[in-house]
Amino acid sequence: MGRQPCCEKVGLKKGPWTAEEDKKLINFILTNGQCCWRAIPKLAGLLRCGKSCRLRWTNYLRPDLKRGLLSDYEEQMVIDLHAQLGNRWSKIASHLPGRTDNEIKNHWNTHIKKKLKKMGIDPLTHKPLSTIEEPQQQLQQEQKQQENKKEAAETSLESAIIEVMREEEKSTLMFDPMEEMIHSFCTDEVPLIEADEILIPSSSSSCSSGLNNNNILQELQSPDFEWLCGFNNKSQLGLWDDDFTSWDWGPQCPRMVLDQEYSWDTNVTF
DNA sequence: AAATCCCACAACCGCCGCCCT
DNA sequence: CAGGGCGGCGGTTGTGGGATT
Repeated sequence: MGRQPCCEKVGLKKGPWTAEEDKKLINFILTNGQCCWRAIPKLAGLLRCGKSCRLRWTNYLRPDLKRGLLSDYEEQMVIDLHAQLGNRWSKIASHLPGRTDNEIKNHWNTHIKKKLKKMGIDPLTHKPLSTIEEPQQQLQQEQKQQENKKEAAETSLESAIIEVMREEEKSTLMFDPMEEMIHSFCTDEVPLIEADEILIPSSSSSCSSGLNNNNILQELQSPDFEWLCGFNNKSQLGLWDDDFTSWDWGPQCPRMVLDQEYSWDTNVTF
């Protein structure tokens, strides 16, 4: 018997989320928490499948997300981690607070891959690309490597290899205090900061869509977002305390709402 | 100014592993 | 122990916007 689809596809909306849908989802999750993703769309009044809601939340609406391009430092982290972990994006993301696996995966495919190739490094193996090799030979070598990988994974040695990789990871990544600090927590363990410690950048140089946090403030002041007006009062945040004290209102969060409904004119900090 | 191309990234799909019954 | 449900993950696709012709 095959697995049932995650949701009834009939009548469900697909494609880009609207500001209205985002609001509904945020409001619901902030009020009720992330209970059961399957039930959330129904309870929140959304014509989406639970999976879609979860993705939207984790990749876009989650308050602790950093937005904007990866810094050079983060990029280097991604390269290092990828060399050790391969395409295990969620594992890589867990070392970069505020970044999602999807974001890192996209950044890898669109930026880092090209960058490495330009530098003469094979993004798959992280080894120098041979200029003498014919494309056909290269292909064969890649296939061989894939097979070797598969074989290795299928053996009982796999767990031992993973263990070694973890050890290597520890020894190679802790090369400077900043690295060590970042390495010491994952996205699930974003260090808590007080609301009044949150710094809002006054410009968004790394933000491709040219947004800043004023949108957020305006959003907060809209009736639908009353939940955030007591932002400095942790007691009002209830079960979300852990997340909201670490909110980093990055320049693009939540971008879709901002893109569609608001414009900026002044810089404001909390 | 319009058409086409290209790129970045949000979102979807299908599979997998874990957990519960 | 087996089967089903759910969340999570990684690969892939679709779309919107900017660049180029």
